[in-house]
Amino acid sequence: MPLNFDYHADVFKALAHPVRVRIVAGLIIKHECHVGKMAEGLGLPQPLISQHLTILKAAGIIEGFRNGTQICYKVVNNDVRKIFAALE
Amino acid sequence: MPLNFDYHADVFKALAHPVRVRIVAGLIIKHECHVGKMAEGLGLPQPLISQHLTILKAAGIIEGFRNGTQICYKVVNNDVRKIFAALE
DNA sequence: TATCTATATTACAATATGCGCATATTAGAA
DNA sequence: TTCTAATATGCGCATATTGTAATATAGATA
Repeated sequence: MPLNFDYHADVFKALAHPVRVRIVAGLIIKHECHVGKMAEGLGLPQPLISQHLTILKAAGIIEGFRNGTQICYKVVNNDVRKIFAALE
Repeated sequence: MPLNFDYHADVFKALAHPVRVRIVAGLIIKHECHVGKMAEGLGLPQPLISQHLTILKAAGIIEGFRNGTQICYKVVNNDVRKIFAALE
């Protein structure tokens, strides 16, 4: 998996915010989580979480799956998994 | 080395640009490089390289050492080394 | 259908970023 | 000391990012 400068810069950019780092780290640990729980857990307003999730989703880092009334997000990007694994 | 959200977000932010990814990747491969050579190698104006180097230096990712008339930069951050190692 | 409930979207102001260009700084050479 | 090569800094402008508040949507449930 060679380094693709534009792609990896985009991945880094998507991770370049403390809230998004927290979201991704949480999703990796808990495997999945829905929006309301994240907003509650991080003590941040739901629309703000939704905006950060949109950024992560656009970068191909997470995906959301409806689960009844709520939407569950998971990390679907192996580069990001490797990055976080390398940092712990 | 536990995850520090603010610190790691700052590291990601410093890497969140294709030119900076190229600079860091190049420094890791070649161990060190001076500004003019980077500017030439990347085909970009020297002041622009300097600005990106300033950002990487401020994030604690690289350090510069004077070598006669030129300044040699090296990667001095192990987290960043781990990240790039994980991606290759 | 009507109505919740969870999530997404939009608009806006404030702040930050990126780049080109001109100029400043610095260390070494002459 | 003066000149020069290498690197750094400052400014202007366009664009991007962030958070808040208000609003919209989509699917579940009665």
